[in-house]
Amino acid sequence: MLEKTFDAADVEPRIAALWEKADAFRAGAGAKPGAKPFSIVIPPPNVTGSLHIGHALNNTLQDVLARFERMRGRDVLWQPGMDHAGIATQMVVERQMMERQEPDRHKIGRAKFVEKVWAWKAESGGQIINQLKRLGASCDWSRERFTMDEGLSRAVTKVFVELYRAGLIYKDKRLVNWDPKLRTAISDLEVEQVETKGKLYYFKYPIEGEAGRFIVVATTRPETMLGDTGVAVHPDDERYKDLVGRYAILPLVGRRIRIVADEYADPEAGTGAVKITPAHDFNDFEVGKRHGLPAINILDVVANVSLDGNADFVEGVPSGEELRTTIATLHGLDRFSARKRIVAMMEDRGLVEKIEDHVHTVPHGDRGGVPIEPYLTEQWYADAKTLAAPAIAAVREGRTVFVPKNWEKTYFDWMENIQPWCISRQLWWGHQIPAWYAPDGTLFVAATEREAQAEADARFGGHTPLKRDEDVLDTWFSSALWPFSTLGWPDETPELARYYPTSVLVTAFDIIFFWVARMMMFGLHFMKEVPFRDVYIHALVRDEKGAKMSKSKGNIIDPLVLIDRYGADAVRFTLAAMAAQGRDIKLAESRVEGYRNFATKLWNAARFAEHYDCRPIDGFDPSGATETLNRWIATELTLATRSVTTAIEAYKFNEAAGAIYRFTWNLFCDWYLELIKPVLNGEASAAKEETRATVAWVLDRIVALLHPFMPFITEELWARSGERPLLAFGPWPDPGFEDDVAASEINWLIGLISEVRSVRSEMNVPAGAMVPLLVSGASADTVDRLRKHDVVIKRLARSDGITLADMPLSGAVQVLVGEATISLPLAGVIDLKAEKARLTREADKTRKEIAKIDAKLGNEQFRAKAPEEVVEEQRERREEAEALLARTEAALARLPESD
RNA sequence: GGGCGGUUAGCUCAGCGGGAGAGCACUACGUUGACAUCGUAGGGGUCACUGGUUCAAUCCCAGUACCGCCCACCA
Repeated sequence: MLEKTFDAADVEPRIAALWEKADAFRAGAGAKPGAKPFSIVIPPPNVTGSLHIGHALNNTLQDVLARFERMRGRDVLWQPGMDHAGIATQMVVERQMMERQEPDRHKIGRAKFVEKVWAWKAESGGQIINQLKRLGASCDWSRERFTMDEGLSRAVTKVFVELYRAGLIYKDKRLVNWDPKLRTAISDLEVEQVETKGKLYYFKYPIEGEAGRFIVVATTRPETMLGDTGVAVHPDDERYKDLVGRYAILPLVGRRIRIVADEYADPEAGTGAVKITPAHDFNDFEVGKRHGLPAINILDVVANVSLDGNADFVEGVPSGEELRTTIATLHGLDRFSARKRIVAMMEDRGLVEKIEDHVHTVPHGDRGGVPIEPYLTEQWYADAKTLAAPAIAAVREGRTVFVPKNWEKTYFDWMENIQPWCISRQLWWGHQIPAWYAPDGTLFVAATEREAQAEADARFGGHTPLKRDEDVLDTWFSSALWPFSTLGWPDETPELARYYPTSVLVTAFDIIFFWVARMMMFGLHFMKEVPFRDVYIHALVRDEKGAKMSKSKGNIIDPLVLIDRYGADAVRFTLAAMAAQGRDIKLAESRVEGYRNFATKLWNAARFAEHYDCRPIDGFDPSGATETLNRWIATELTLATRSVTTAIEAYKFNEAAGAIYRFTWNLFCDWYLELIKPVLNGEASAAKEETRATVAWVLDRIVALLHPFMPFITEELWARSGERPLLAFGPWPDPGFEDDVAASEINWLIGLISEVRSVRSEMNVPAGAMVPLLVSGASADTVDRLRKHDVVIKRLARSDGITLADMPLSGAVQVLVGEATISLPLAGVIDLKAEKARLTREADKTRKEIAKIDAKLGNEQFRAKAPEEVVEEQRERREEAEALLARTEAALARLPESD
């Protein structure tokens, strides 16, 4: 016996245990012999992560695909795992240490700290895996991988070494985005532009040898002036022409700085003269290079001003009282305090021309949240430009296809303008770079220390002490290998041969650059083949204002709360139903509630089947059914099956969800189950047996079609209706037969009942009142149908008798169905005025409709140019409308005069 | 500055060259032995605006307004 309502909290864990026990998601489980592989690698969530709504969407869609293909008999591998998330994880552990008032990482040292991170991972990392299981994700959990696993680390090392040897990874000293809070370099992608209200300061720099003359520069970053080594003006700028090649004296410092002509200077911006600080600005760095201006770094790793003992800073500067004061005042100040002090010092000297309010964007580190500094350091880079070429070609040639297609433009735009990828990070948690330095700085890159040592010893002829590079790799470096490293690469495993390239990658657009592009580059380089055939880019789930959800904004919808409240099936169905291509999802909880109700509806349909003892019959084939209702519902199921299947194949998840929803609720429950009640409540008969079998048969297929979206309730219902293999293994329903005759008969029946109900309701006939139906003008076919469905019409239209009449009943309410007119004698019951109004309204509506069609048909151009079937359709519609109008007018005429 | 997307019922969203849709909310009636997490019926939209293409535009094109996102840059 099925319980009165579906209790998700009770069923979900039980079903999950069932799957686990059956090892249902293991790669190849349930696959047909000779099955084609279908593989997906999960976008690995951060080990620090907790399931947010974006994960819920992302994994629901992957699971729909995985379950769909598994049911179809494909050999499915959904490869799960997690990302070590270098910066995020290191921050979490450091914060925890701080809260516990333990000594910080610098005190305990690298080895101890890394050990602590591993301990943290073992203890509290990876909660998200269990959360994904709660969602119902059918990953092959036995194959779970972690980017810092031994195997994956081996892959990372191999990739680094090979790319280094191929010249595609190199060291370079240039400006990087430096996060002073995290004390590490970060890549361009990890920088966020934040609009900030600031000031624009106009500083006067004295011209050398011409007392009282200044060149005025505008800057938003006064503190960097200490590192100025030039002033640039546009070569065509008449105002400054005579100053080019001469020198200004840098205030507070006394350094001679050259005035150069450079296209970079924009005569329209500021004063047209711009100070050049090569060590602290990307553009200035380039200008400096062009003109041979030195780059003087005046900040330390935490972005405090560093002047004392800074040889570059004082080089060539005559040491005097002013310089000593400057150093004493500013050295060691953080950059923001230094800014204020410098402005004050400049003001004291009368060198501030003006200060304006200024809104500009300031680059911030996406993790640390503080402004980043362009900072001159030596880092490791990957030659992204070279690696990108095959990745661009692969998409151009359609070897990898983006869905929706328009994301390919985004991909190309970025790939074609790709910059060197800074891959080193000054962190401790991550893959340490396999590079060692001899005392003289000679570099040895090798897979192991032993190999590096051997190389070094050979080179120097004797034992050479080596020191390993301290840096670790960008987390995305290991993520980029995910589609093949998780399959066992660099070993030539059977899984690698079978499941690479993967079938589809499902992800949100915000990591196309971070991840998709880099997997393409590395996959093509090392596997000589694209990592995935399709890339399905889904929406971002946003808050009600359309903003990205984030912890800091506090606008998060927690999927786990939704799961607790409505069940995983309802949450999944909601996300799938809203996953229309190319549009973001603004989630409303009421939708989840609505789909929870849908689950309840399905549950009750199953209770109906149970109540009437409808059991699946082996080998039942509805094409042999004799009952029109059964042939009709089987026909509708065929259409629904086809819609669901083609929609999933095309990644149109919302269409698939909508098709099965409508069939289940609006056809199967609302009509079919109501229409067959008389049969099921009647005497034992062949028709009754056939109907019972059909109910069970259709319900089984509904449950199957719904399984990719609502795996828990469907698996439960499947198990409850008979001993058989798990639904997770299918079968996926094939479209069955179609019977147009049955379909048109039942559609007529539905139309008739709806019309009668509608009129009754408008006439305020009490729901319990039985009203006879007098049918006139009916064709022979209609008479047959009326006889055939007599019982059900009476039941659903609340009538105590259907009789044929020659003429519509005068003074009765008239319903027009097809060619027939049905009279409802409601003389005493109804409001004649209301009825007259109703018919008049209907006639007006029909007249408008006719007028509209006439306008079209009367148009010669339309008849000449529109496709024939469209013209024909309009003619038919006109005929129908015309007939309807005639009968409506007749009904009106028969109405007795009221008042 | 460049690019992308959006504007459809009170709300959240589908749809789309030829008859405006769903869920929720709302109104009326209803416990007819699957289901009140329900049933039946109903109200509600000049499909942002302006032009154009077309026999025909909510849908295609161009422009405008507003909203949002991405990229680059800002002296």
